[in-house]
Amino acid sequence: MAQESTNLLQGTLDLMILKALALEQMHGLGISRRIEQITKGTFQVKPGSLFPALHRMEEAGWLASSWGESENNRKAKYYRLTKAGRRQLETETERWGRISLAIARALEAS
Amino acid sequence: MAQESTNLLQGTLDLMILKALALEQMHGLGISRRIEQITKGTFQVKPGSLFPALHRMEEAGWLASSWGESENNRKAKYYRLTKAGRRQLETETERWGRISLAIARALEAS
DNA sequence: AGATTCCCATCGACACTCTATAGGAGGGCG
DNA sequence: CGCCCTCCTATAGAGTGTCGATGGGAATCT
Repeated sequence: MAQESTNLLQGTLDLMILKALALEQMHGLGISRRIEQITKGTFQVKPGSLFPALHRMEEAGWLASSWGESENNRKAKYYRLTKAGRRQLETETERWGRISLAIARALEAS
Repeated sequence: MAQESTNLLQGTLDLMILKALALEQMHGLGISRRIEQITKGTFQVKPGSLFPALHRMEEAGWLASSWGESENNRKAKYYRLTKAGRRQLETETERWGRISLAIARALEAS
């Protein structure tokens, strides 16, 4: 209760991750923080949701990863978009547009 | 593949059902058709998704039902919103507004 | 050394949607 | 009357995805 705003919509997490990685590669927790930032705190992605999603998306060929060093000198796995990932970002962005438009129309109907 | 547009987002079905019943009571298949109509075909709710949702929502106290006759002389169970259901509609509408705004902002960010 | 922070990872529970399947009941038709 | 089609409700089984809890390694600080 009083959790305010966790609980993502199904399929939305993928879109947020893809978008977070559109500009630059990032490591897991960085992605999480970035999503929280660009949604102004509306979405808080917990590790238990994030990492399974990252693995799934890498498996799907949308992301590629490599180990590196974080800005705090910690070992970190950096993820970046593949070409397929960029296509997927476009696809899902467009899908989101269709869906949100449909719902908006449904809600404004008398 | 090529399914175009089924697959609702988690939590969205409830909102669509509540909205469909906002004006008048309807029976199950009528709700399904109405949702398809007000979303201009973007969402197609199959019976296997609809009925479990209706039962769950009635259990939650948002809907009430009674048997009657459909416009085609068939036995049909009519659902209507309870007061709690109307409150829930407001709550979920507002929740949707927050979420869709957050995602829209996230997507338009450079 | 101990505590804290940063980072990755997995597991079990839980919720929701889909596909497929089933069956009763009314209406049309030969 | 017997058959088939449509309307309407319903359930079971599978798949998927998110969450909460938990754990552990490594760098930094005190």
